[in-house]
This record gives sequence, C-alpha cells and structure tokens, in this order.
Amino acid sequence: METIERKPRNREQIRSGILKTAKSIARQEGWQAVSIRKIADAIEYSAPIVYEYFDSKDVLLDEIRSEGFRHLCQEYDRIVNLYRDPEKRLYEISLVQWEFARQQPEIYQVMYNLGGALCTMPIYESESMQAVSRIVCKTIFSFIPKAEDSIKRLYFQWWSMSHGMIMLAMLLKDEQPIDQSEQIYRDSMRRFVRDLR
Amino acid sequence: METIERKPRNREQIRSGILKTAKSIARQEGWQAVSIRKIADAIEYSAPIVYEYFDSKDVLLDEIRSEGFRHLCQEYDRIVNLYRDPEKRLYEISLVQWEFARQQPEIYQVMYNLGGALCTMPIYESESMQAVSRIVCKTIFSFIPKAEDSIKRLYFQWWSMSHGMIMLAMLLKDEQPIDQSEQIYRDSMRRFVRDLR
DNA sequence: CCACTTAATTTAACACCGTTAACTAAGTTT
DNA sequence: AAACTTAGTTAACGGTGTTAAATTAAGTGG
Repeated sequence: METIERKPRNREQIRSGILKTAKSIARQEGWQAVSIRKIADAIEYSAPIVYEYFDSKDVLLDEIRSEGFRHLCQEYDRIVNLYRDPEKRLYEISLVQWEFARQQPEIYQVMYNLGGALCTMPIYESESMQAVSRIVCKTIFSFIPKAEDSIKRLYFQWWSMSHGMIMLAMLLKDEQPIDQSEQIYRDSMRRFVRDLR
Repeated sequence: METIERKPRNREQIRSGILKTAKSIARQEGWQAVSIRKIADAIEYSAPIVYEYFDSKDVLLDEIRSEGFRHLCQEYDRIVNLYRDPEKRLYEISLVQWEFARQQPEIYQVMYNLGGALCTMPIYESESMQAVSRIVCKTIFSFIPKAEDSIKRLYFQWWSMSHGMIMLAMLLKDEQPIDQSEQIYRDSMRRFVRDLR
C-alpha cells in the first residue's frame, strides 16, 4: 500500500533532483561540464537511471528551458496583475527579465543556447516560450492597439533590446561592472517604453 | 634549398585548411559536430597533426573568432573611409554587421558563443574585438563628442541593439522571415543613429 | 652505399562523453 | 513454489580532446 504512494513521490523527487543537479553543475562549472554521468554520481545512481526520467540529454535541457520560460511567465503574470498602467507593466516586466538573467544565468543560457549550452529543440516550438510572448504582446497591445503585425514588430524590438543588453552585460561583466550595465538597461528600457506612446 | 621555401608555405596552407574545414563543418552540421578527428580526416592527416598548428581546440576557436573580428574591423574601416557623414557611417556599419552575421552565421556564433559554440577565452581580451570597439566608439565620438563614459554607454546601447536583433532573428528565422527581421533591423538602427543627434 | 640523425606522421592509449543492451536482485502475483 | 515485474547495475559501442610513444621518411656524413 505504502509503496504505491511512496514510489511516485520518490520518482518526482529523483526527477527534480536530476534537474537541480544539472543546473548546479552548470552554475559552478558551465554547461560544457554537465554530463549524464556526473549528474548520476551526484544523485547517487548509475547513469542509465537518468534515462528513465529523460529520454536524452537534449530533453533534459529542454525541460530546464521550459522551466525557465514558465517561471518568467508566472512573474510576468504577477506584474500584470499588480499594475494597471501598461507603461509601468512593460517596464516592470523588463526589470524582471533582467533580474532573472542575473540571478539564474545558467538557466538563461540554456533558454537561448548561450555560453556552450545547446538544446536542439527549436525555441519557437516551446509552448512555454509562446506563452511568454503572448503576455508581452498583450501588454504592448493594451496601450498601443494596432494590428497584429505592428505588435509583433514592437515585441521583436523590445525583446531584442532587452535580450541584447542582458547578453552583452553577461559577456562583458568583467570589463564593465554589472551595476553600470543595469543602469543603462533601466534607462534604455524606460525610454523604449515611454516612446511607445 | 627548395624545402626551406616549400615547407613554410605548406604549413600556412595546412593551417588555413584546418580553419576552413572547421568552419565548413560548423556551417553544415553546427559547432557541436566539429571535432579534431573530423577536421583531421577532412585535411587527410591524423588528429595529432592538428595540434602542431593549434595548441587546443579552444585556441582554434579563438583564432576563428579573431578572424571574424578582424574581418569586421576591415569592413568598418572601409565604411569609415567611404563616407564622411558620421550618421551615415554608423548606419552603414550596422548594415555590415547584419550582412556579416547573415552570410557567415557560424563565425558570428563562435564570436559570441552562440548555438553550442564555446570558446572559453574571454571575448574582451581579444585584441581584434577591442579594435572593433575602438572604431565604432570613434565613429560615435565623431558626431557626439562627449566624455569617454558617455561614448562607452552609447556604444553599449548600439552594440546591444544590433547584436540582440541579429541573435533573435537567427533564433526565430523559421517563424519570422529573415527579410522581415532585416526590415525591422534597418528601421531600428536608422532611428537609433538619427536619435543620437 | 651504408649508417646516423632529424623531421614528419601515425598508432595507441587515457579518461571522458551520450546511449543502450544485458544482466542481477528483490519483490509481487498467481 | 513458480512466474512475472520492478529497480538498478555493469559493460559495452562509438565517439570526444589530448598526449606519449612508436614508426616512417628524408636528409646528411663518411
């Protein structure tokens, strides 16, 4: 009786242990150092066990990517419910994106195949990524009610700007202090949002 | 006697053959598929020969990255000599950057550690990258003569915008046609340059 | 022409990688 | 007790970056 209850729970625990370990190794040693065997060692199982939870390393990375987008999605939702002013909304969403990349760079990396991470599943086929897009697009639409094409265009600009700055800030962090980059980011995103009107 | 002359020439040929092969494999199969053995096979040598020309795979990638920045540097120089108007200069430089990423995406990838490519040498220590920075900064300075900090700031913004859009356009190319992305890129960069005044 | 040196190149190995087939041991069911 | 399921491991395959040792080829002095 208890086995029926304990097994699924353990399964979920092991699964999230695998994900947690992968992220932990990536954070400390970079994605190029993440291997199935190393993960298995850390959770004290043999390598094939990992394949009972993820069909391949690629699927594992895809799950971490999706986790990332889902987390972002929740945060964006929170912002949208918190503020009424569309301008404020988009600006705060921008800040959340920065904070996320700053605090969980290894996840941000696998989301965009940065720094040696490679998840071969196309990013635009990820449902969770599309959910993020929908939220931001809706936010833009809520104060610039234009045709869908225009919205997509503005979204692409917003995304490029935000992502470009985050990426470069990461890349140059030893040359240009992160706080300085953040200041420029805030100013730039604020200006972008303001100019939308 | 002839050996003295023929040897160095062959050496240079083999070296560039290695670089060419690496880029070719990366273009066709992605950077994750580039291996020393595969390169060696292609140039019809055994793997250790590659190490007579590059101390490690990492310095091989670093050389390709530097090649990329040097090429960009030359193109920027060409632009600067071609136009007098600083606004035109920066805009044309932006277009060259786009064209480069479009025509040699595999090199652009290794320059920024995109899409699974990983060159562990820090990008800001690359002399050729710094040369690129100097040119663009000088161009910005030539029509916005402000303090060095302000220039660096503007450069960071320009770079982020350009790089962000290029990166996203690559990532989303199967969802958003590249020509459409290019149109947005041109408009955005033109506007950025115009607003500098 | 033969022996010797030097340079060029390959073979073989090490420790790792993702992945899978075969196997063992422990329950569970009938 | 026999058959079957489950959880887990070991061992292997073909690949990776890298290096030391062995081998081959070429040139040189006697």
